[in-house]
Amino acid sequence: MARRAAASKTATMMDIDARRPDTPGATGDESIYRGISAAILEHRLPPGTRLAEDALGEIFGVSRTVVRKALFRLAHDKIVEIRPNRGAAVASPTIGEARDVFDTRRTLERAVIEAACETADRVALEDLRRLTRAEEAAHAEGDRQSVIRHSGDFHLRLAEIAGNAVMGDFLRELISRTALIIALYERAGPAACAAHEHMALIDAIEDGDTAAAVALMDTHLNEIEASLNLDGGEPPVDLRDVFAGVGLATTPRRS
Amino acid sequence: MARRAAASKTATMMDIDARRPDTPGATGDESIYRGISAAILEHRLPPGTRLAEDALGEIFGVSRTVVRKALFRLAHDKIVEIRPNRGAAVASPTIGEARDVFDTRRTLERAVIEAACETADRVALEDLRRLTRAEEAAHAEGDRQSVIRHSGDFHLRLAEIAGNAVMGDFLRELISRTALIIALYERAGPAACAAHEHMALIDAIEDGDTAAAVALMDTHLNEIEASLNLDGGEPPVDLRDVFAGVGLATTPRRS
DNA sequence: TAGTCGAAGATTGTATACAATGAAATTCAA
DNA sequence: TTGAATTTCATTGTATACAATCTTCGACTA
Repeated sequence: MARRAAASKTATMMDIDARRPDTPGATGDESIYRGISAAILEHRLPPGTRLAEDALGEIFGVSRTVVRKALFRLAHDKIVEIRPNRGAAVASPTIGEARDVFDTRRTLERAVIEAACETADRVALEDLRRLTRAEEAAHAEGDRQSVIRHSGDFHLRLAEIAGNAVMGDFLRELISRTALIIALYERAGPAACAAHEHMALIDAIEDGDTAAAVALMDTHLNEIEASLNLDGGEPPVDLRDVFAGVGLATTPRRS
Repeated sequence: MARRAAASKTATMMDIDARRPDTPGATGDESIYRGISAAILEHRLPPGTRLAEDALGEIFGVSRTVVRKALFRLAHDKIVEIRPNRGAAVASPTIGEARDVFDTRRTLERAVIEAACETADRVALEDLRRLTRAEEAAHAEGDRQSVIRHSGDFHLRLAEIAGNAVMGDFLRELISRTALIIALYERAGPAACAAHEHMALIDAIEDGDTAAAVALMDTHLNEIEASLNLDGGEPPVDLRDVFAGVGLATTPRRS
């Protein structure tokens, strides 16, 4: 509840926090990649926000070379869109893309759950419960950013338990894209807390009830999708484009 | 049967054919990306082959900037491995990674087949048959590279028919990695022709027999995996590393 | 002779400079 | 005043130069 000062104002890249090195060991483009990624995933940078190379370089204290590298990585992750000669922007997934992402997530997460039911040991289950408790706590405190992060970590940890790194990588990408989709298509009302669904999932895994676990995961993802504004007409993306750069300084600061 | 002149000699990057622009409209790093990608997928560049930036730049007539961009894209596709400060090389997937790739392919292709059974129309089926006939022809001619390409196109077209672009993108990556895995773990004997399995698959889709189609796809992928050398001890990758740079000129040509 | 330390060479990582492209603003005409 | 064309500016794309790192070759020592 602290840092969102100007909610009605158009967001700029200044919402990226370059000074907090999310991962200390990171080198080269890694820190800027993570910085932008986190900013997008935690809804500090809304879809459509332009990401100018010079400005980012100044913020992160590196040259455009490194910025471009990070930007292209993000583009491959589909959370940044790069149009040749026209720069990068936070991606604005369409409704169709959103549906495809959820479909693919259901497909992969079903497989993950099935595997996890066989591979999960006591330590894994305890770790999942720890993550879910953290998610509950964040929800109770109204810390939306932490909720997003912990929820993603839960699903990622599940994939890790399942023991398939390829699925894990794909799922990481899908979870990122889901966060972006939620930012775009979230309904006005406050999102329901999904943590108790995670808890039920853990119980089913512990019981070795694969069918129940799969069903719970399906329901979980369906409810998330159903909570979004995916039926409606044109996507908000066009509106954003239309109103882009209204009260927005092109460069955040001119030294 | 024409171009493989020196089979026993260590492959170098000269096997990349830079002059044939696989896609004429390609611009910037796209052509070099496709060039290297095709060379790897068609087994002209075996796993472990070093990919020096300067040499590639000279071959393709661009600066290292563009080469690096292409290389990092390939690294994200997992068909090139980049170790910091130590350069890029054609990736050498481990046995475990190979298993994960096949598992994930089975998961995704099952979903693709299920969807395709509902969405495939007459045109789509005819297109699939055309691709499979081309695959058969290439197999008959002993053109392994075309077989690989056509087989991949078949699975990709299937994903396209299924209508989920996200799954399609993932599958494209998995198909690429599969080609690399086959290059590494292929048994000595000549691979069986998979084209007739593709034909059976098409028939099942046409009949609307989803269960049969899914089963056929499962069998198909299982047979490919079973035809590989995935049980054994240490992967050939280490051997390659050991013998790397034995009779191999560091730079292909020094003008 | 084998092993280790050190220096030279080669290769990658990053920054900067220039070229090309797209966006915006000003001018001119209707 | 509105519209279009041209000029101007900003931003991206590419090449090159320099710095950092790793590898390799050679000399020296035990």
